[in-house]
Amino acid sequence: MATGRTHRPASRSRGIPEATVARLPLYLRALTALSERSVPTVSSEELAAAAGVNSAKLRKDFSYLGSYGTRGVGYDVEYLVYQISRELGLTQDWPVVIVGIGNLGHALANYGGFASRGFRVAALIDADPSATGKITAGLPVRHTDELETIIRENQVSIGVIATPAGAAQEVCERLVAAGVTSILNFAPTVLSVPDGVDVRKVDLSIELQILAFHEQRKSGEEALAAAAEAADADGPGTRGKPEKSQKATPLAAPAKAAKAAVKAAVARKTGRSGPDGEVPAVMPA
Amino acid sequence: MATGRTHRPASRSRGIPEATVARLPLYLRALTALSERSVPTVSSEELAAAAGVNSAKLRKDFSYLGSYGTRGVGYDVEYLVYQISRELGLTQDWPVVIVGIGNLGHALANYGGFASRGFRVAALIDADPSATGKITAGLPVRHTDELETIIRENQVSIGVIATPAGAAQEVCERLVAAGVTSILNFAPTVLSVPDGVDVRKVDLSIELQILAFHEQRKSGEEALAAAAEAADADGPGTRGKPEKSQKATPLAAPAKAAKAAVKAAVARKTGRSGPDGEVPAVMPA
DNA sequence: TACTGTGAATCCATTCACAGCT
DNA sequence: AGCTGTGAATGGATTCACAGTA
Repeated sequence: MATGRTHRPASRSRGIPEATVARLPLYLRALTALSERSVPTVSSEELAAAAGVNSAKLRKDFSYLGSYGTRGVGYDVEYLVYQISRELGLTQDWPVVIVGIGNLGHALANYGGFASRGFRVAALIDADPSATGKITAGLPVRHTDELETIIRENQVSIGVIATPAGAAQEVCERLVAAGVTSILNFAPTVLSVPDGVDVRKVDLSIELQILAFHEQRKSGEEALAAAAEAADADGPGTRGKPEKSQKATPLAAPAKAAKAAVKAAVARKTGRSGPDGEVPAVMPA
Repeated sequence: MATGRTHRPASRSRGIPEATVARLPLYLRALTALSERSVPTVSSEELAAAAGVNSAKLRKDFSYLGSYGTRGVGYDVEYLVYQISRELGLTQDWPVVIVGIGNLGHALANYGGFASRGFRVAALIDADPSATGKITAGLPVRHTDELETIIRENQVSIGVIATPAGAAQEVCERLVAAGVTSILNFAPTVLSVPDGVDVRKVDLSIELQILAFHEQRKSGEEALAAAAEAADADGPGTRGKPEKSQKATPLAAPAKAAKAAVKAAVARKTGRSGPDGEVPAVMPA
């Protein structure tokens, strides 16, 4: 029972580095666009620009797949599309199930980008009996009771979890028990899976938080910089509600006291600390 | 005009590595859960398990933030929640706009995980006049014409793009021109933004493709291994439609010929190559 | 001439292992 | 005794820069 890894540890499958694998879909997308415009060949420079990477990286990536280019010319678009598709396993069809047909599951069911890349939505599954039977994206929503049957009858090996966090682990276990070995998890939870099962996660709010981090220090150079620096090892008192404003003191007091002070301030406000709305959060001293 | 970077190059903002920043939201989520259960302290081991990472990594990550733990004891949960929130900039409110209220935009608008972490959806924007005015997630959908006004009036610095791929770049430019400096992009396109603007992307189908890659070589050991190996530098003829089946020949022919052969085969079938359904894809020889 | 393919150099991230503190 | 914090070691990923080739 490994605890929620994102993908297999580090074991570059058949010698292709994970970082490279993660970029192949990007190249594929750019190449498909070129293919539609009937562009016969591209240079590493052009393709890299279209995919949003630099050309050295792209060439190194491709070198792991083989020598698919022509020196002095570039890469044959159709040929590369085929090679990358094959490498990614997209020349075969992958039946997937989507579990949890709420807002997000609904959006996923209707997302065109799956079908066009070899992923076939075999079934939509939801636990709410009142939702079952409804036709969504051309498919009837089926009840969780049928999960195992559906997986087995359709030979599904990839499952998408779009349930609330609380249901995710159980759904995950049932999927795995029924034969699923790859899971795409949209629920904000860490999933535990046995070895041999791959989990990838997409957390919408995490991406925003990372942006907020960077955003903070763009506008932050103004009022925050001094405080942030002075606070280095303890924390800037209370920001946004500048109570004591002892920030100018260039860290002479022992960290211990500062830490305790901040802790107290935190305990006092305990503003937003709940993950999904209102929260008690009574801390025992 | 830098071409679509995912985040700022490598310039670890204020010394915190990007990889660490990307994990802070994970820790925060785990800590918030503990906080709700009124757990006062955690060890690095416990917290790491809850966040799905290993404890050495977690300790190293926290060491970039400062010395927030107590040796022999662990970390104070509330205190850490506060410190990480502050580091991520979540102690302030971030107004965001969502552009493109299709299936996905709708799901994003209703997603509870934003509001609970300091992100306030300031407005929903769509280009379709027939959609405007509709109340979605408690907000009226507004027309793209109002984009600039909305951004400025609400001091929005973070924008979420959930439009079709074709509209994304234009929307992006308008957002940036109006003052947005961080963009979360769900459209399957590379966005070009000026320096100083951060873009993060979420591509639902890319994650599935990465899973497919790994999935392929789980079941792949049976029929595919031989072909894949023999084909090493050229490609395995045509898989799934085994026309010539010359795979057993242990690569004696020059790669040139093999490459041409595969190219021809590809040209012949040109099965699925379109990105979003049907595709002409007429390739000039 | 114009490009790919790739060793070598560099940079970043992870892991190890233990000193240091409570 | 039990845990954090962190230098040092390792391993991956990116970039450089150029030899090789159509």
